[in-house]
This record gives sequence, structure tokens and C-alpha cells, in this order.
Amino acid sequence: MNEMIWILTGPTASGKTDLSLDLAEKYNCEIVCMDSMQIYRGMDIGTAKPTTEEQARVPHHMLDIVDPRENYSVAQWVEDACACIRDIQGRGKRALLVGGTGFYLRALRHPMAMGNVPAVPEIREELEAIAEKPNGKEILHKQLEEADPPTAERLHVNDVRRVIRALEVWKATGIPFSQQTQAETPPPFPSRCAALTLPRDILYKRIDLRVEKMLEAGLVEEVRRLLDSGVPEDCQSMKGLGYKELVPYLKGEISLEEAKAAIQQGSRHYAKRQLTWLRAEKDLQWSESSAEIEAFFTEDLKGM
RNA sequence: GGGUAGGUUCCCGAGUGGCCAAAGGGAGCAGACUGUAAAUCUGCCGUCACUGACUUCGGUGGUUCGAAUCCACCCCUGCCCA
Repeated sequence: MNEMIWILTGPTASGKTDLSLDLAEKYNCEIVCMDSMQIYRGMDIGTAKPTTEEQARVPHHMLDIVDPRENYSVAQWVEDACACIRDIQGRGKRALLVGGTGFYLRALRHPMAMGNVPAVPEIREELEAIAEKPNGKEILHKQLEEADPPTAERLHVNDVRRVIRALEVWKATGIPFSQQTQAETPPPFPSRCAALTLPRDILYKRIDLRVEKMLEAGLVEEVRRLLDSGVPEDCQSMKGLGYKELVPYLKGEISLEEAKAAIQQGSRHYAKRQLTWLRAEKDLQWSESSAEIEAFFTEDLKGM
């Protein structure tokens, strides 16, 4: 009853959107966005969200579902995405997931205990306050070492964010983080997963060019609009590439050239991290060719 | 032409006789990642037969037990005067 879903991933600027539209039109799919930034309303240019024209070609889901002032989470994404997929399949169509957020991909394909313990703001704030103090990081790590040795050993002292989360989970539930991790449960949907990529130097050039185009397309205005509409500059959505660099520009702290260079640099780094993440994913078909990916997806269609 | 500041490993930039293959940063590469993930964190980063050896700090030659560091000349660059 749960039908095969197709997942198209790959680093930023590798050409996922174009390919996804072709595939969707050809194979009667609807697109589910697997991107941690395109979910935000009003963030279009900087997230390289499919344009209205592109969205008109194929039904898209999971776009513009969150207010940029709000926080979102992987667990929530998995839940929402699964609902979308079921809905699509219920209408007799195929779901094509598209996006480069490796964390979301993994969460979807390898469900674990990650959904069990939501963030607890009070605990988190308290721990973050400790981290600010001198030797705060060491103090937190030591705490974790007592509460949950295996996790403490795994986490670097400087990895404050994860140390805090581990502590948060332990404090909230009384059960160490390492023991929360349960056996992997079967994925909600069988999937075929392909990663579109490009030689590194070409990818980097495309990224630089794309940032240039985003700026020409009015990214500065987009960021200004978000700020004006009351989106705090320190919220999650504003941590996105292209946004966090333009805020200091709008405040007159850096030049546009500097901001642009920072966005390009950040995006190249990001692409590299995506590649690292994706490489660790098993059962993933890598290719630099759209045709090859199409063939991979349609393999199981033969004889049907 | 005169004066002056300089030329350091891919880039920026410390180093001013041994503790220097040479701080720090950037870039690059590799990795991690369990409700912030376009975030956050880690490692490598002259070469090799890699707990040691070899080659590097504009060039050449010198001083010295020993030089990126001192001296001489040369080449180049910035600035100032002409």
C-alpha cells in the first residue's frame, strides 16, 4: 500500500530543480520539497525556490509552509512530508522528493528515536547560559560525562550544540541520550534515491554564478522585506545562506561585495558538507547525468 | 636618479641567530551529525621510505658550530622626493 517514492538529492546548484520538473512531468509525479529553508514563506530568491512558473508546471508540496519567524524541526518535517506523500499516493500519483538537506533525507529513510524528545526551551536556555561562562563548554561536557559517558565520549567539548541537546534530553526524560536511541524502524516508504552532482570545480563555479544572479534578482530587497516584516535577525530562517550575510550589509557593517563573497564562500562550503553527508548515505545512486538518473528511477517501471 | 618600506610555505600574515617545516587567519581537502542542520563541530594541510630524513622563507655569495633571521652584491614591489 505504501508505494515507492523517488528521491532526488545532491549538492546545491547541481541542477536538481530542472531535472525534477522534467521527471515529474514525464512520470506523473508531484514534488515534495526536502529542503530546510524553502519551507519558509517569503524566502524565495535566496533559497532558490522553484519559481511560480515552475511550480505551475508540477504540483509542489512542503514549500512556504512555515512562517520565517517560527522554528521548525526534522521530526516535524518527516511527519509533514509523510502526510504529503500519502496524500499524493492516495490520488494515484508518485511522490518525487527533491532537496539537498541530508539530515531530512536520513531521518526519512532511517527513522530512529529522534522523534521522541522535543526541544525544551527552558532547559536549553539554561544550558546555553552555562556555555557562555568561562570554561562553560568544559563544564557542560563534564556534566554529560557523568550523566551519559558514551555520548560524552562521542562528542567533542567544542560541540556545544550537541552536548547541550544530549543534556537536554537527559534532563527532560531522565534517560541518557545514548539509551534513547532505539533500533532503527523500517522506513515509512520504500524509495529509490539518486544524487545529482558535478565535478567540484564546475559546481563551485555554478555556485558563484548563481549567487551573482540571486543578487541581481533582488535578494537584498527580499532580506530587507523580511527584516521589515519583523523577522528577527537571529532566528533560524535568517541563518540561511544569503540571508545571514546580507543582514550586516543592510546594517552598513560590510560592503555588498563583501557580502556577496561571503555568500559564495559559504555556499561552496555548504555544498562540500552536503557531499560529505550524502556520501555517508547508503543506497544512493550518484550521477552527473540527468539521463542516467532518469534511467535509474525508471528501472522498476519496466515490465509493469 | 635619490630616499624609504618591503619581498616568508596556494593567499594574507607573524617570525629578526638555535626551542622553525616556520604562529595565526583564509582557501583547499577529509570527516562528524538522532527535534536549530543552508546550522553546528572535528581533523589534515612542504615532500617522502613519515616517532626519522629531505627540500623551503626573492637570487647569489659570505659570516657562524648553527641563518628565514647577520653581511655584501644583485633582482623585484609599494610609497615619497626628483
